[in-house]
Amino acid sequence: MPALLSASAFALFAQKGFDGVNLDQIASHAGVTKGSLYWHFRSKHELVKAACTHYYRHYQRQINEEIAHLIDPGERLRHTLAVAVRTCLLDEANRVFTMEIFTLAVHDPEIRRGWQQFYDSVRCFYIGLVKAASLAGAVQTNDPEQAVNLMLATMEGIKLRALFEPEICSSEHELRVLRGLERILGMTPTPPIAV
Amino acid sequence: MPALLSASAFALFAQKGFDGVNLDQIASHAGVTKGSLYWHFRSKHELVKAACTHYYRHYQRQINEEIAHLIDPGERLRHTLAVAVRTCLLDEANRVFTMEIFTLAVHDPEIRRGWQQFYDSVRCFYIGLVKAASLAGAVQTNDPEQAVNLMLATMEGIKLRALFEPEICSSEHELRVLRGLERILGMTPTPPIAV
DNA sequence: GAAAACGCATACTGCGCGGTATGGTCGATG
DNA sequence: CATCGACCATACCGCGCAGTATGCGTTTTC
Repeated sequence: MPALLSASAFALFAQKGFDGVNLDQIASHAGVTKGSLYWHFRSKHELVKAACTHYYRHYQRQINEEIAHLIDPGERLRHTLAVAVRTCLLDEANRVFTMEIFTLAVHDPEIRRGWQQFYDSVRCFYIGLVKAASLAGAVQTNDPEQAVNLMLATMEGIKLRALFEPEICSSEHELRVLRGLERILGMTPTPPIAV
Repeated sequence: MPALLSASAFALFAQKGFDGVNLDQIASHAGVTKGSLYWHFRSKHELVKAACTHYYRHYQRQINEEIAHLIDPGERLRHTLAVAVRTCLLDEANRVFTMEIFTLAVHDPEIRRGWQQFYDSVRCFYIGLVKAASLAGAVQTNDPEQAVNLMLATMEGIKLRALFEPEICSSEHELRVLRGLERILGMTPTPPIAV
């Protein structure tokens, strides 16, 4: 039941924002009442943290599954980017939730540390991909870490643009954005692969 | 007095967030009371919009002043970027306020439209700079609009990173970020200029 | 100089919602 | 079968705060 409540919290937070949802709604969404909710969580803040953890786990599992079947380092990197871009442009819940986290993180050190940790693991993951792809000759960068940092920043920015310009959430723009990220990473241009 | 209240609202919002500040505090900051505040603004929402307008105006005036004395198109672009990067990394109030706007814009169409309009004007401004610099030979891009879009996305992402990694707010990182943005725009590398 | 309009302060209301107090049900334990 | 604790529902509290009612001094208008 705690897991179900976390999932409900995430779903509602990612739809209406932290301040747009009250505890009654979350409990109701999980099929229980507020009294039960407070048996598992001490406060709304605890529930927010639980929703964050839910998000982190979900994200990392998804990205691992997506490239589990690929062996070629270049393809692994390329496919990871493609999935990430698609998520940025199409997964509105993701966009909304991360925006909420960011704003909260500004004023809440605990939430901020959680996101820092998550983001570090994502960065390490990408650096590993880039280094492997570099050895395989699919990438030409003299500073993988710097390139990944720049690319990740761009990706976050893309998410913001998607928020304000729904028209860029098309497959045409998807490709263009992907090309941009690949250029930032120093990837050697190759024909697109199916996603 | 409305202008003073807008400025107070902006200052406090940019420090504690929209939900971290109440109307009494804003009125007090402006040296009046809530009764007076409601004489000039019909609701807290109106005040938020006023704070946004305050921000838009301030931003555009500042950027225009910064490059007013420059004539060479390449230098104009380079200096604009330098100032923008410095703002992203050092101006914490700016970061906090824009984050707040973004989160609000997700759920509020009116705020969203306001930001879209502002962002469009910023984009046009940059495209103009890039095209001029391109004619002057300081930039090599076949698609200025696309390049500016990517660069602006990266800049927003940098702001986010600055939020979570205070250590990148150093002059060393500032230069590195600047180089990254210039590369995205396709600028021909030249020795740095004093800011 | 009366009256209207403006600009502000004081005091109050209403309510949404986070949090609590309490009691009921059901399975495990001995 | 008595008891204890995990799990959940109902009902309630209280507080922060957006928004309102009202009144008072000062300026403008004719």
